[in-house]
Amino acid sequence: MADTTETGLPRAVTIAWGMQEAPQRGPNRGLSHERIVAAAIEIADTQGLSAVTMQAVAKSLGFTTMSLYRYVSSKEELLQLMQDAALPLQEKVKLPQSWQQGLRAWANLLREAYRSHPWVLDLPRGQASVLMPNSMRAADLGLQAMRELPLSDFEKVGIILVISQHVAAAVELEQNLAAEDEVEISQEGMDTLREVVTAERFPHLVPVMDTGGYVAGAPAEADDEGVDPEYDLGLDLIISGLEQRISTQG
Amino acid sequence: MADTTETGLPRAVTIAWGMQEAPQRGPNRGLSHERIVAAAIEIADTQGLSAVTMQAVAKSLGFTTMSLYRYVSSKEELLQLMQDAALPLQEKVKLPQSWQQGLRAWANLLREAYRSHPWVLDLPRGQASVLMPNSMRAADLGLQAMRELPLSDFEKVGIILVISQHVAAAVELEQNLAAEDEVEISQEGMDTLREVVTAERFPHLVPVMDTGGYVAGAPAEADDEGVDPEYDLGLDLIISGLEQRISTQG
DNA sequence: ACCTGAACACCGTTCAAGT
DNA sequence: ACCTGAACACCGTTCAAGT
Repeated sequence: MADTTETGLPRAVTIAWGMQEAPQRGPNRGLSHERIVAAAIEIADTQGLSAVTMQAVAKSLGFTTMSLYRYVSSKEELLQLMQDAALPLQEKVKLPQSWQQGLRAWANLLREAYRSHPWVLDLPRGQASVLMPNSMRAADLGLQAMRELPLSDFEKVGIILVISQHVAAAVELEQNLAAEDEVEISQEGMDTLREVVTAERFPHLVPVMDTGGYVAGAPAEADDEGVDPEYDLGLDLIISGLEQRISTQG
Repeated sequence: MADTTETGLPRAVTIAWGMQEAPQRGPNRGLSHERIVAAAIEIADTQGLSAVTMQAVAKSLGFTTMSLYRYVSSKEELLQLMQDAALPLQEKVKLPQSWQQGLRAWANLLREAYRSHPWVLDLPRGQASVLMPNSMRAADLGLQAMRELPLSDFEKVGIILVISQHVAAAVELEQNLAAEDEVEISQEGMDTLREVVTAERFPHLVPVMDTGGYVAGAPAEADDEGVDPEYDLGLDLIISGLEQRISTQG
């Protein structure tokens, strides 16, 4: 499925690392991988992922659709490039001293990136993405936060995965709730539902629903960083689970 | 975006709860919500989500494309119905006594469901899905596992979210790695990468890569249930974090 | 060499018409 | 009432042709 180059790497990977220089001889009207990806991201940010069509990207650059295929061999490849470009991590970031605060700071960086480009969450996080520059920078940074921890490499990589997946899931949830403008369940709707969600069939859920703990879901004051309680809860659990694991084996 | 009925609920929700009986008068060639959803799931299971087109679903049932629109007002609605139907939980399941084992058993149920219908992971887990019958059964079951725990409703719902998101992410990863037949990075590919992933720019990642801890990723012996170490690691962390939280406040 | 124009095989969805 | 046939406005991608 994913196109591979003669090096055995997915083509998107080689492009992202700049190994796929577009030959610069002959007429060059100024198209490039960078410009194409940037235009596509701009569209995704403002109009959503579904608005990213080859025609829309080309048009926004003032070229014909087909010109894109000089640089990108399929739409899938373009999406992979967008995915990596949406996580622009600086090199050599300094994290807080303690590993706990370090991991939290790292998670917050990821969270910011996901929040500014929520559509990345709709893309499958496949194997290729893990080999791309910004993903690798993120991994490096996560390992930096854990550098003093007495854990195996395998465990550290696992923790990076667990945390980044949690962050992704939390932002996805946050985003879906924020889009409730359209769906907003009315009181009448909830009443209708209660007729069929009986205490007999849902003994544990019904009490929670009746106190508004299930769907009401805190209107999210979206003021600043730390407001999403679900995000904090999960991160707290993971980190204190980690403290536990270290103290019982280190 | 999502169609709502006069009750204020998304149409997919009312259909899933059986509140949207298709009127049975006049000629009825035997189409129904259930048959349409089942046919669509069959296609997704065998040929992937992208093979689920309105035309393909209709054809597999022996009807024209347009006949589906009598039952489903858009493809999005059909996808929402598929999402819920892919998680067929029995009512009144008995979970192990201890809450730890209960939560593990609950997570394993979810995992099984995701594994048999991996394409659900490609669908956005929106707000509507949380109101559908099987999602609510899953929530009820998760709450059952935690019934004796001294936690607020809010915390319990948060934990259900954290765990189910972790399970989803773990299965997604597992699935992506399993699809590595196509992408399989060659040694030559890794060598090429190493030229650009320098120890100078990736000081913490490079040692891990060189010991094969980053991308090699255990060929997954896929024999039985408990083989995915990343799944276990995350679940362990969450549960022991939970033990911690309870012991310091209960 | 880079880009264009025309064309192909698909999508989801609407609408008027049949029974 | 349920279903069909024709049509519309889109997709991604191909290929041969222009400069």
